[in-house]
Amino acid sequence: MARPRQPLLSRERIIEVALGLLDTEGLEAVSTRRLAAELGVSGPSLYNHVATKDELLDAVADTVLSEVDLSMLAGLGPGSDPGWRDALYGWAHAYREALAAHPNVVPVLARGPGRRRPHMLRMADAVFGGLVDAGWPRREATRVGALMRFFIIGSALASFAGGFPDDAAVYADEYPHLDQAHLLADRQKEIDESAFETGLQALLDGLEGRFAKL
Amino acid sequence: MARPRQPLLSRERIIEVALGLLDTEGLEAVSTRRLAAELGVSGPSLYNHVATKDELLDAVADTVLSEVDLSMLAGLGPGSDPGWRDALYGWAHAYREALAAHPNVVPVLARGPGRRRPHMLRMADAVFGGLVDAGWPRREATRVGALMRFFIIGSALASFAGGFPDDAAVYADEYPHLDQAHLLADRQKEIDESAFETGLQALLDGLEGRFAKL
DNA sequence: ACCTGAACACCGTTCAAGT
DNA sequence: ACCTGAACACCGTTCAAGT
Repeated sequence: MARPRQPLLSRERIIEVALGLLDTEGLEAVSTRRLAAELGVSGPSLYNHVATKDELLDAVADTVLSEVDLSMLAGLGPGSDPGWRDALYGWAHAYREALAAHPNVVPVLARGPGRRRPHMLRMADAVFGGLVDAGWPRREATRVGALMRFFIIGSALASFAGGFPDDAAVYADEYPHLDQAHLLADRQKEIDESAFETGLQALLDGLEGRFAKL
Repeated sequence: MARPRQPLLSRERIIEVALGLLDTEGLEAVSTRRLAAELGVSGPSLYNHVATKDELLDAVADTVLSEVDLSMLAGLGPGSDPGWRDALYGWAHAYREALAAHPNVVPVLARGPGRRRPHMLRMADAVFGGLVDAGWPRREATRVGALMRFFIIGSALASFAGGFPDDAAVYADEYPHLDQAHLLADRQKEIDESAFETGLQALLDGLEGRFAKL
């Protein structure tokens, strides 16, 4: 074949198909050769559009982050209603839902410091800016943004990776308090969601107390 | 060589050396062949002691979890002092410190549902049991254990993987609120720790409010 | 039972060659 | 500029062969 006059590939298409493959078959399936096959092209062709596989995975993760709605963080003011609490609440849910829609990106996020994730920065900027606009001191706003991220991505990760074995026998003798734990597998999703909601409210309650004392 | 009368390998020694290699050189360095070389043995030998590489990594992760002190969760009662708040606080710090001592296990934890992680279960059992002993309803205790895990492992993951690029130029125009962000790289550790502490206190404050209303 | 070397089916990536 | 096939240095894992 060699070079066609109309390029067969584009960075966007590679990222899009990689995300699809990641979603449907998991991280293991995303090899450069398999991805190339999916794109109807030979393996090394990808390297005309992407520097390394790691960079590609970062771009895929960043695409998912781009789906997170941040509009609720704009236009906050010292006494605005709804205020920062509602904005953080809405953002937390939007973020979690984006990750829930693409659970297999969570291990990608966990792989290491992303070299370039523009939408991650866009998000950090929006959260920090919103908190400062609402009256949080910069130093505190940095912390609050970080701790919210801890909770949100932790909930995505634990939901993805934190499953209990599905086998009742495992628990019988060894973990007396977990005698019902095999039932957890079924209820996992419900538990993850209610734990997320409960934790988020507790966190926001605690932050309101802290804000009141500033 | 073939089989020596004294086995060259044991499951324990493999896990121990794998953890050392993971700590010092990162997850990429932990290949079966590299690990075997480190153990003075040929690649396939490992398979006499370990089913697959994934199972080995799970065992390594579980070893780290075994270092988490859980003693503060025992002996709680309805009115005991210190109570569940202090116990959760102590456990959260112990858990976080174990992960901080072995940051490269975090991506392993994120890889997927661990097939067999006995110490993970031991920990879930201790937390759930402690909360129930202290007077939390079982249903709520499940949630609280989960949401605490979300926050703790999220903070370990975000600290490990959440670095900002170290280059001031990245932020200049594009992220107006992040004009100081290149300074964050230096202060990353300090920020992670204060965000963890602040978030943990907020979470526990919120949970105290919830407990009071039960 | 526990180790070995050889072998299989894969990887990510480089590179000269083609248009 | 953008694709190709061949090649390099790796993988995880299986397996027959050795003691």
